[in-house]
Amino acid sequence: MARHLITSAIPYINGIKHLGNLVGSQLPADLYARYCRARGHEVLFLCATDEHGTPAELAAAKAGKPVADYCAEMHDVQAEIARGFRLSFDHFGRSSSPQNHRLTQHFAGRLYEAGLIAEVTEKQVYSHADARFLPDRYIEGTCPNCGYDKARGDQCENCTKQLDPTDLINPRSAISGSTDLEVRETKHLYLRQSLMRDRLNAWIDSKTDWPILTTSIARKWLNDGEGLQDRGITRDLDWGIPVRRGDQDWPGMEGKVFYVWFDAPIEYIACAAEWAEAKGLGEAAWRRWWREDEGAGDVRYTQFMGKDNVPFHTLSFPATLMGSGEPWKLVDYIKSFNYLNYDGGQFSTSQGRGVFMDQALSILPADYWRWWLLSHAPEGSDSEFTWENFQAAVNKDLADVLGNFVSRVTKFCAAKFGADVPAGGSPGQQEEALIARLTTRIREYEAHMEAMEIRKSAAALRAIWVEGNEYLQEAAPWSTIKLDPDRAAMQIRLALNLIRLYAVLSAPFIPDASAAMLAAMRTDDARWPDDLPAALAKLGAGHGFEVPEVLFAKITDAAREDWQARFSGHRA
RNA sequence: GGCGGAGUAGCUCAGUUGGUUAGAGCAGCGGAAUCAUAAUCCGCGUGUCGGGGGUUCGAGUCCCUCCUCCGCUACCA
Repeated sequence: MARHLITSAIPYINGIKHLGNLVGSQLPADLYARYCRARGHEVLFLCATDEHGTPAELAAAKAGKPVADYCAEMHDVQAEIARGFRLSFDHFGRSSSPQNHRLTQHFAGRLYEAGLIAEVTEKQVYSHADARFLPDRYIEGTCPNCGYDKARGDQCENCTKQLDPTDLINPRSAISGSTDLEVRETKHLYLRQSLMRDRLNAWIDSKTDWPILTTSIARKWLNDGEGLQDRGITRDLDWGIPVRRGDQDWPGMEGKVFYVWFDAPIEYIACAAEWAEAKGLGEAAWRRWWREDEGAGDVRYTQFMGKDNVPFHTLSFPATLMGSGEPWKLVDYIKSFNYLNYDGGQFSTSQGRGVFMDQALSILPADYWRWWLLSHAPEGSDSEFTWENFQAAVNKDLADVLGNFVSRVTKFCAAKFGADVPAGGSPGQQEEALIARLTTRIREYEAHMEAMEIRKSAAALRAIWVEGNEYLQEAAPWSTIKLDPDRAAMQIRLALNLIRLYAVLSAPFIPDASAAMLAAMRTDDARWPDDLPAALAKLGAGHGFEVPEVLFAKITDAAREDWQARFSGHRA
């Protein structure tokens, strides 16, 4: 038994996430966490909402609510949707938690003592009308290069030229439209990542088993141009973690907060502390997951995220942990994902394009989405969601191959042998051959799951389902029963046991259907089939079972066309 | 512009360090079966592996070049 610390990139508080966000971190992380638990490992699976920053403040203002209230409400909304998708977080925390306040301030203090914090006075644009400093992106104006009148302060969307806010002609606030702007001096803290470049480089070099997608992005930042740049870790905002050095004030930094990308990854740690508190456990309970000197030496830490998150997880956050001079647990493996596209374009939160998590659950149960998204996870490259593909894959895999298997076995048995597992007969060559094939396939499935090869895992699982139908086809109990009822009883007894086996193996992908299958077999024995022959003998003669409701109703053409039309435009 | 990723059967995608007739699922065609959600099982694949050039006994796989799509580019988070 091993100990697995698993974190999913934490979704931003602002709004409900779409399916692309889901498949890029939370869902695969959940699959892996469920699998690790099923194999008997000790797992701590954490996720949280990332709550600070300008967008949260603006969204709260738009909703006419105090930002703390807005975040609390949105956190509850996201938590409810996560439950809907059966994301099995041990704790779903908040980056605004007291624990994260303390830890973020703690790390800042340690980094300061280690000489890794620089105080930099810089010029930033202040908007009188908005009463706030404006991030570059929130300043609009005319591009000096191409004349586009909605260029942003960081880049012109029209000609893609990199800009500085002061380059813009007739700059205005993107929030209020006000032109009453002023360049002010303000002091900020910078994390001196450049001093840690060699250490980070060596660390990345040691990660020879990481995907190229992950290491190439890290190396780009480490070595591009003048190498890794120092990074601002504070902002002039109200909503956030006040800048302090541990429990001391930070002279000159009054009224400022840490930048979200400094405090957000620290929430991975704080979330463990929140978990311990919620469970009524002490400090040691979470520190044994995070401190090498307090029991985390045998922890394997895996992070899941979209590719856009990689720089922060390979560089900034490790720099924070290493720079503290304390033995915090560093990530062992980063599983990163490309993007899922929607019907020929991108999913877009800002444009409301695609299917959002709440909408998805309103039209179909979680298992449908889980199965399709995981079996098409954008691992090697960006992948494509189309309604036709979704309908075809879900109908075929879930309804026809798996669901129908459960129906044909339970209905046949109920009709011919009654409501109990039938007695009689003993396994022969066909059954031995089936067990041999299944053993091979289950070992393949395990290997793919352990390697976090998600699509391959799904394909392997599907092949295991198909074995059941193949066996029934050749065993043909509907024919056997006429000549040799004992043999037919043995065949159908084995098939009923296959249903239980499938419930166990499939649980990480489709937990609800798995539970329904176990319930129909009237068992709660979900132990992993390390010994397959024994696992296929769990339900003995006389054990009661039920014919379950149809596990997966098929998606009709009419329904698909309706959804296709409904989600083709922009979300209101 | 720079960096990175991708371009393989109608569709969604696999193809480890270059090695025999390029694979899987779906769709399609043919057959078997009739227990089951008209659900299953078996058989059937010549596709310019984006274009062109090169290295090699041999390239989807390496090199060069061109085309197309996408992402990132450090103050969105």
